[in-house]
Amino acid sequence: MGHSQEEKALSREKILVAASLRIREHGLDGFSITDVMKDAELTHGGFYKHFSSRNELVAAALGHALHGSELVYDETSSPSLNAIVSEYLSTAHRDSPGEGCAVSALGSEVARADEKTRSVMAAHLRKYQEKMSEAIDGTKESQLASPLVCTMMGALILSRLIDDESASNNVLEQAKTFILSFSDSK
Amino acid sequence: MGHSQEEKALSREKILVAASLRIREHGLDGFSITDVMKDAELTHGGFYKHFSSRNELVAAALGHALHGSELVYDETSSPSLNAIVSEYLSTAHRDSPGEGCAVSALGSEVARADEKTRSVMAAHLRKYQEKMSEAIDGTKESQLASPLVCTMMGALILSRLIDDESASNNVLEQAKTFILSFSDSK
DNA sequence: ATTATCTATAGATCTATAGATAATGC
DNA sequence: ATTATCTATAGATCTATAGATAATGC
Repeated sequence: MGHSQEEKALSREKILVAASLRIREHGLDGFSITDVMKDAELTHGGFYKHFSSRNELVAAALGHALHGSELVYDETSSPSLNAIVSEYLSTAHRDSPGEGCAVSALGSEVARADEKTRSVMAAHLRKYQEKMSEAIDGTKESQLASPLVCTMMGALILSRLIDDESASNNVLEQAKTFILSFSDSK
Repeated sequence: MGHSQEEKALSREKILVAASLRIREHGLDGFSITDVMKDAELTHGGFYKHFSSRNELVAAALGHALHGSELVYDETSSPSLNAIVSEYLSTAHRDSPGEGCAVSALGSEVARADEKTRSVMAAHLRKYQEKMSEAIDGTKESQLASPLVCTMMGALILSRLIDDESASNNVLEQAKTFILSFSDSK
């Protein structure tokens, strides 16, 4: 039952990691505080020393998830479109929503979430759109970037809704080929 | 407290209409049986004479919602791509998820729903993909249909996540222009 | 006699709080 | 003295069931 400030920070991080995985796997409503605290190897009673409400955890966990899945693209200063799209539209990403893009895992339900959670998502999308514009045609005024980001996210979401595996793979493959056809013509 | 067979069928329909609206507005977990029954002007106790469980209602309500939003395109035998896309990517559709496309309203969470609910969605997508292939280039072997459907749904989902209205409008507009550029070149 | 709907409620679950415990940190 | 975590629980909510009521339909 120890508790230095350092340990507290570590506990908070463990709670966030657990929650960011759970929201992507089971949705914003798909877990209880007890679940998350168990994952973080704590008991539920201590939760409110870290977050003032369940909703605050959800907002923070969404931020954590979005930031985490961004790192992949942050490693190189200017990642190739091919690298971004191939990983995003891979079967591995489709089959592991818990560690993947939170926009596709939670998009439709964040639209109905509380103000704080929605604004975390909105801020992320502003940054992401800029990054994609650069990757697609090197300018921030692209008319292509926005529709192609939509294609990418839409394809991942649809691929997770199709029960026939080869049909699902086709959605990913065709979207990938389609998107990359725009980088060749540059 | 009347109850002919005819009245029962009408009650069931009212429950389905209420539930199909509620799931699109508030998500698969965003309502209680009491809520839906109140909307249908009934009391919660009678629910289980119509559905054997909450999950069965969710699956049936999703089917109802998907079928309902399909009707728009079924009226003419071969609707123009322009008509489909303009309505789908309208601000009116963005702002009324309760009466709109259930795929974009519920896409990310249906992927995590139970078997029955997922299969209702999967069956719908198979039919929809064929319809869009015809609308886009008159053949069912189009390589364009699938990516463009992804663009359309992705755009609507993203437009609902962006808090700045003009930025949200831009996502819809750019996606619309983008998609329609493929029908002109036919 | 059957049954569609009603009222009432059992049982489960979940958020948030209260109070105890044991370590930190001035 | 403060506080991070623990155990215990109050209060709210929600699914599903039980039993009463009043109409249908053989």
